[in-house]
Amino acid sequence: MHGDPTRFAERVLDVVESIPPGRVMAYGDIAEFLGEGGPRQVGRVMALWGGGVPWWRVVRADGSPPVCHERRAMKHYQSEGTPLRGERVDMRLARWDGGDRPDPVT
DNA sequence: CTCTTGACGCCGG
DNA sequence: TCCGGCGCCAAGA
Repeated sequence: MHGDPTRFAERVLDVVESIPPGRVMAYGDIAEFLGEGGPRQVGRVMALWGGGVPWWRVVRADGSPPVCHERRAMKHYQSEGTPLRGERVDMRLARWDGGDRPDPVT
């Protein structure tokens, strides 16, 4: 398939798997959390190897799901109870910081 | 080596 | 809120 995941890709996929159900992270959030790469690089990793992880929990900064996968993503959101605002995720409530806390609410 | 592309992000208008 | 433009950075042609 597309070659093997690089070390950076492995980290990205690992973070995605750590996102709890009902929560999401933006592409840029993941890059910032890892301290390397950028949103485009995270996007490329998801495009190539995102099929093996909860890819629907990775959205754009404005909460819109991955292009061309909106329908499938919405189904998961409804199933997980992810806070929605119309056709996108309500980042104010669903944004995950990447930590292990069950609830980042202060 | 240069040019284009992309599961992005931010800033105006 | 929607839309267009520009910046960013790695990979492929």
